[in-house]
Amino acid sequence: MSSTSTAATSSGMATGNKLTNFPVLSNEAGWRCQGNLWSNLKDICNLLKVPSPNYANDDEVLFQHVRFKAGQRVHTIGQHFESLFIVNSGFLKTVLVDEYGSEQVLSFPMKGDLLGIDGIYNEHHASETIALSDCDIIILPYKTFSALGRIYAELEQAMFNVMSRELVREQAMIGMLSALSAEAKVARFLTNLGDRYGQLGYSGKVFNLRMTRHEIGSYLGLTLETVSRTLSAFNELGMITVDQRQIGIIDATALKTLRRLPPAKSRKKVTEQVSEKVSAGVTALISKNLLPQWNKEVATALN
Amino acid sequence: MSSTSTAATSSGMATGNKLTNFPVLSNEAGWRCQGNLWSNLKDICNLLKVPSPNYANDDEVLFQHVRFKAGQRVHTIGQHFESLFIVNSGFLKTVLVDEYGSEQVLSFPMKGDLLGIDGIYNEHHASETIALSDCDIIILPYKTFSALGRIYAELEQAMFNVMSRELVREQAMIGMLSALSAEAKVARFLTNLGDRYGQLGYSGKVFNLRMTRHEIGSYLGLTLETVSRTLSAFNELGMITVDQRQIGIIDATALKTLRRLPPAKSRKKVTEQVSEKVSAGVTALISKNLLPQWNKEVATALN
DNA sequence: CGGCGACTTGAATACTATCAACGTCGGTGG
DNA sequence: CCACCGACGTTGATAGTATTCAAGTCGCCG
Repeated sequence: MSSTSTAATSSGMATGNKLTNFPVLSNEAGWRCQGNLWSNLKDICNLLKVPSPNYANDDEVLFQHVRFKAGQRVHTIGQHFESLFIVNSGFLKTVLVDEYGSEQVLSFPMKGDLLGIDGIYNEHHASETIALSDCDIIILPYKTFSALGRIYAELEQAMFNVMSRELVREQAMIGMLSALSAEAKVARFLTNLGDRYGQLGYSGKVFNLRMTRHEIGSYLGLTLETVSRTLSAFNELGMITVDQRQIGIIDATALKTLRRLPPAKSRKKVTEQVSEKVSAGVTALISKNLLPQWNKEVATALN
Repeated sequence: MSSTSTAATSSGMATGNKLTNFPVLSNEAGWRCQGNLWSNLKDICNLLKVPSPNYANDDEVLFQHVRFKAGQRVHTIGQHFESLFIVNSGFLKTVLVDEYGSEQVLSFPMKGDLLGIDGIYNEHHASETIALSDCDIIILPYKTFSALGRIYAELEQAMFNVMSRELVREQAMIGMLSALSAEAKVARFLTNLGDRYGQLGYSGKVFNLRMTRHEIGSYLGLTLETVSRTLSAFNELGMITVDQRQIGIIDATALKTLRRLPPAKSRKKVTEQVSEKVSAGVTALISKNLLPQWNKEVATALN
């Protein structure tokens, strides 16, 4: 392939990238092309976790990488849609901005996630994506990509699959937002994040949050104080450890089973304490009044 | 069945389709084919509001209609994915069902909406769609449809557009769920519904809710009581009229501008009443303590 | 060191859910 | 025909949860 140098460019990046002769791109989001890597179709398929047919090894078609520094925008709201993006490394957030400038976080993309789908409809991006850390992003010019789709049926099918997957993910998000309590939201957020880190080969038990409490709160429909309090509570209860943005998952099952009250009708005061032997974490939650009374029954059932 | 007779095909289309003998369909959702209408590609494109190229008039490829009675399921959760669906007439709801059987409403599809996209990924439906009224649904067998897409590039592009549009819609939903107050949610729900009715040629000012308060609440992440109370309040304030499920929009702009508190810091008691001349509706809301104090400033600004 | 942004924690408030009682409408069967 | 019933809807009182406001801490960077 034609990707010339490629230099060192470890995670440190930006050391000596004056490697000149690339076409210098720039766009409304204000980024410039400093990329020096290229990926073929097979790489793309691997990243998206879709089967990569043989032909995909074809190095005739290459897609350029671009590096973003933390805080930079990959695309902005209203920007004309030209490309999809795949995250090769790094962490980002996609946000909606309402009429008064406040951000609504929609997702926290990381390696393997596809960005920019919302721009296909009506040719303009509906959201914006911002790097939370230094990132390596692969640019998929939409015209090129959809032309390829017409050649390789499997690729096209893969695109439909990815879009459908994204839709299902958002549906689950809607369900969670409107049906779960604050504690349950935070608990699920942590387990989901752990799972995703796990799938990427990192530890799913100990990891760093790449986002602020404020961003988590925006994502979950909570205030940053509520997020902070909930993390503190989980910590005191021994379900997790919290050290700044370093999270350690201790009682994963307790986190996963934390829920909101089903339309149950059992509801007494939390005065009379629990004496039965129940899962330590849940018991503690009850004693701290963090869970409504009905959960006591769930806890006992879990024994 | 061999529905032969196509009888009165009302809204045009499918007059001269050589309908031979159809296979009698039936599936996990329990519906049977009672359809006796067929649509061609052009009809489909019109319904989806995407440009319909000339070739689409081709009556070689026809898609069957199926009728559902209120309460019937078009597809269920977990059902094997085989077809997409387009609503030709009628009203429905799509729901998620959590581990404990409670429903989470995701959308209220009506004419022109595409159903079943969530099934593409992993071959199984993630949600279920239930008819709220008698419906006429067009079946798009996915294999057939995607094969057509490979022939007609525009059709394929249209599919991407529709899926992207759906994604954007869900993103907006997420933003609304996590950032708006109960009143604002209900207000937006009404205006959105009005807009959709308007686009279909009905009145956007006076219309019938096809769903229960409970379903609205589920959709908006509220209880049915809150929905009821909010409608009553809007009614008393002269912003809408409410007669059972008949809604009349009176002050559309007031509904559209109703919001949740931006991180403003002005927050006094609602004791000292407003004397300035402000929009009647908003003033009334303030006096009824339905809006927090900061909105008073918004109201005055609107003068 | 000062300052700023991120985070934590507490106290008071506001919002929405919950529980409960009642009203309405439409169907069904005595 | 009317009484009854069930599903839906309204309204009030109360309780619980999350937000808001307000300090104050911690870590980082110029």
